[in-house]
Amino acid sequence: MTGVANPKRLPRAVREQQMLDAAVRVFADRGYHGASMDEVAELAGVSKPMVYLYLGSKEDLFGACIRREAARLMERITSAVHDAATIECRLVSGFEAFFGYVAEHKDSWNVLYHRARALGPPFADEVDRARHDIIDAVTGLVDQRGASAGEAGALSHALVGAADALAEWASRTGEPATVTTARLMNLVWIGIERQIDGASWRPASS
Amino acid sequence: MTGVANPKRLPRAVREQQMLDAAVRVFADRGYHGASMDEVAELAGVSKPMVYLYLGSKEDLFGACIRREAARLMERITSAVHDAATIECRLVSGFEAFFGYVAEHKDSWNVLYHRARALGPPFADEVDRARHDIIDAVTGLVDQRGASAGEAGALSHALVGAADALAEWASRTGEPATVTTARLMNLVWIGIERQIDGASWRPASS
Amino acid sequence: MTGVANPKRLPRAVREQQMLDAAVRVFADRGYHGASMDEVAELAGVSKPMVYLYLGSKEDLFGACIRREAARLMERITSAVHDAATIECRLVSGFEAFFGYVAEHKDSWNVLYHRARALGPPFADEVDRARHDIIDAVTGLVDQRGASAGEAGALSHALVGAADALAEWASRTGEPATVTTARLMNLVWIGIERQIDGASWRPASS
Amino acid sequence: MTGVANPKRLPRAVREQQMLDAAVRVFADRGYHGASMDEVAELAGVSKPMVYLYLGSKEDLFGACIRREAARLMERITSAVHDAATIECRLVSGFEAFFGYVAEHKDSWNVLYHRARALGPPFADEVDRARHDIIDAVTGLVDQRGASAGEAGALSHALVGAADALAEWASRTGEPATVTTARLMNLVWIGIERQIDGASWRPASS
DNA sequence: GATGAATGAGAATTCATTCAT
DNA sequence: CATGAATGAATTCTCATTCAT
Repeated sequence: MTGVANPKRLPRAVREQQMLDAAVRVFADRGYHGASMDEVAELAGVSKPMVYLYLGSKEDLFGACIRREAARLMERITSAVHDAATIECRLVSGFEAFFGYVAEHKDSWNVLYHRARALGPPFADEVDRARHDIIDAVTGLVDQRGASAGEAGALSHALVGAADALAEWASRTGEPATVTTARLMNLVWIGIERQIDGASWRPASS
Repeated sequence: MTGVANPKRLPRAVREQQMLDAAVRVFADRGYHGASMDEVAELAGVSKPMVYLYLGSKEDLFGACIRREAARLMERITSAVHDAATIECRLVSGFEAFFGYVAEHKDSWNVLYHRARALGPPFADEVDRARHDIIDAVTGLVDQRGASAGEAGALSHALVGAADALAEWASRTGEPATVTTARLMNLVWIGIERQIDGASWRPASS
Repeated sequence: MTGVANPKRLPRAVREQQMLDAAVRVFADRGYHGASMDEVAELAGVSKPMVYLYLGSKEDLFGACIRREAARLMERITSAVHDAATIECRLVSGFEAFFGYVAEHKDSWNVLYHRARALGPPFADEVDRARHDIIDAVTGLVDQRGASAGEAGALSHALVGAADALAEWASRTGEPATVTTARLMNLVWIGIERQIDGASWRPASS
Repeated sequence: MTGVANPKRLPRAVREQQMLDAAVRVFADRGYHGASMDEVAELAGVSKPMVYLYLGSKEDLFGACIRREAARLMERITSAVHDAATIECRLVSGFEAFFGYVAEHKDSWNVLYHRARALGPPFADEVDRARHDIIDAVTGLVDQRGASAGEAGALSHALVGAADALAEWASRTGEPATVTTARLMNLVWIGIERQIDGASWRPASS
C-alpha cells in the first residue's frame, strides 16, 4: 500500500506535468466531450480533487493541454527553420520538423488538430490562437518578400491544410518525414516560387 | 417550441428528412458527443421517441447524416466535373463545385469534415468511407494517366487537405468560389502538371 | 401487401384469442414488466391499437391471460379427477394431469406460476384467486373426510408446492408424468393416508 | 427523504450494506424489472451515483443481493443442522431453521425465491447457483445413505417446494416454525424413511 | 374494423464538481 | 498535501398509451 510505484508528495510542478500528460492522452483518445475527468485522474495516478486543485475545470485543463502542446510544436518548427538560409530550405526544414513532430507525438497532434478544431465557442479562441501561431509561422516563411497579406494568408492556410492531410497519410503508410516533405514540395514549390515572383496561373479557357 | 411550426401527422418520409435536417444542424453546432437527442428532436419539431422510432440510436442517426450529406456533396462535385474536357478543366470545375458547396452548406461540411473525422471506431468506418469517396474522386481527376497509386493517393490527400483549409479561409473572408479556386490552382497546378508528366522537385541542396 | 398469410377482418373472438396466445407467450418469456405491448402486438400480427381496443390496458391483458390459462389448467385437472373412485386414484389422476399439463404447456405454466406469483397488489388478487382455485381443488381431493380445515389447507399447500417443484424437475429431466407422479406419491401418500386416519408424526426425541 | 436519517460520510463498507439492505427490500417488493434504482437509492438514503459507484449496474446489484441473502440463509440452515445426530433430527432442525428464516426475513426469502427464479439468462446462473446450494444441502440431509442421485435430487426438490409453500402458509397464519415443521414431517417423514430403506409406493390399481 | 403517427413519462447510467477529513 | 465520500444534473433510450385517418 505504501508507495512503491508512485512516490507521493511530489512537487507541484512535476505533478502538473503528469496530469497534463495524462490529459493529452485521454483527450486525444476520446475527444473533449468523450473524455472523463475520472479517467484523466486515474491515468495520472492522482485523485480527482488534485486535478481540480492544480489545473482547474475540465475546460481549463483542456486549454492548458492545447497551450502546452502547441508551444511544443511551435518550438520544434521554429528551431528547425532557424538556421536555414533560403526560403526553399526553410520550407523544407519546417515541413520536415512538422511531419517529424506529428509522427513522433501522435497524441499531441491529435488533440491539437482533430479534437480541438471547431469545438464550440468556449474553446474556439484558445484553439484558434494556437493554430494561428502555426499558420503565421508558415506565412512568415513564405512571405519574406512582399506578397500581399491576403495572398500569403490564403497560401499558408492551404499549405498547412495540405501538410496536415499528408501527415495523416504518412502516419498511415509510415513513410519517413523526408519523403513526405518531398511529396509536398513536389506539389507546391513551383507554385510558391511563382507566387513570390508575382506570376500566377490563368484559367486555360480564357 | 423552437422548431418550425409543423403541421401534425406528416408522412414518414417527410418527417425523416426534417429530422435529418435538424440532426445535421445540431451535430454541426455541437459535435457528436456534445449534441443531445433532446435538442435534435426539439429542432425537428417532434418528440424524442419519433427520432428513435424512425432513425434509431444516436449512432445510427449520426451515420444517416453522414451518408446523406456525403452523397449530396459527391453528387454536386460529380455533376460539375462531368462535362469538362481536360484535366485542368475538371479540376477547376471540381474545386469550384466543392468551394461552392462548402460555402452554401456550412453545416453539412462541418459535420462531414470537422465533426466526423477521428471519431473513435464505431464511426470511423462510416466516415472513412464517405471521405474516401471524395478523395477517390479527386484521385480519379488527377490520375487519368499513369501516376503510380501511391503518388496519386498522396497527391489527392494533399489536394483535399489544401482545399479544405482554403474552404475555411473562404468562408471567413467570404470570397467567391472562383477566386478561391484560382488561388488553389495557382499554388498546385504546375506541380500537378509536372507530376503527371513525371517530373519532380529535387532538393535544391543536392 | 394484401393478405397472403394473415387474412384480415377476422371476427373479434378469433382475434382476441390470437392476441391472448401472443400475450401468454410474451409474458412467459419476459415477465410482466419485461414484456412490451409492441412485442405482443407484433407477435399477434395486429397493430397495437387493436390490442388496446380488444383487451384493454397491459394490466387487463395480463389478467385475461391469467384467467384463461388458469381455467384451462383447472379444466384439465378437474376432468381427470372426475371419474376416479378412491382418494388415492384421484390424487394420482390429478397429479398426472397436472404434470402433463405443465409439460405440454410450458408457457402457460410459466406465466401462471413463475411470472404471476407475487406481482405487487394490482395482480395479487387475480393470481391468488387462480392459484387458490387449484389449491382448493387439491384440498377437496384430500379432505373428503374430516381433517380439520387448517390441517387440510396446510396439507394441500404443501402438496401443490411439492408438485410445482417436481414439475420443474420433470421439465428439466423430461421424465414422463407417470414417473413424476410416482415419485410424489412415494413421498407423500403414506403421510396423507395417516393424516386422513388422524395419526401423526411425533418428534422422535420426546 | 424516506431513507433513515444517516450521518454523512460513512465508510464504504457500511454504506454498501445499507444499500444492499435497501436493494433487497425494493427487489422484494417490486421484482427486478419493477424496481427502480431511484427507489433503491432513496431508501438507502444516498444518491444514485453512490449506488452505481459502489455496487455497479442494476444487474450487479441484484446479483450482490442474491449472493448475500443466499449466504445468510445457507449459514442459518447449516449451523442449525450441524450438531443434530440422526437424519430425522437433522431434517427437523433444518426445516425449523428454514421456516424461522423465512418468517424473520420475509424480504430476503421473497427476493431469493419468488423474484429471482426464472429471470432470463443474465441472472439464471447466479440464482441457480444459490438455489442449488440450498437444494444440495437438503439432498445432503436426506441422501446420507445410498439413495440414487436421481431419486435424491427429485426428493429434495419436492421437499424444498413443499417447504416453500408451507412457509408461505405459515407466514399468513403466523404459526411458529416448530408447528409448521411438524406439519411437514407429518406429511413426508414416513415417505422419506421408506425411500431411504428402499421401499416404495406402488400404484394401488396394479 | 384497422392503423400509421405521435408522445408524456420515466428508466438506467454517467459526469463534472465539491466537501470533510 | 491528498483523498474518499458524495451529489445535482444531464443523457440515451424505452414504453404504455392515444389520436386522426
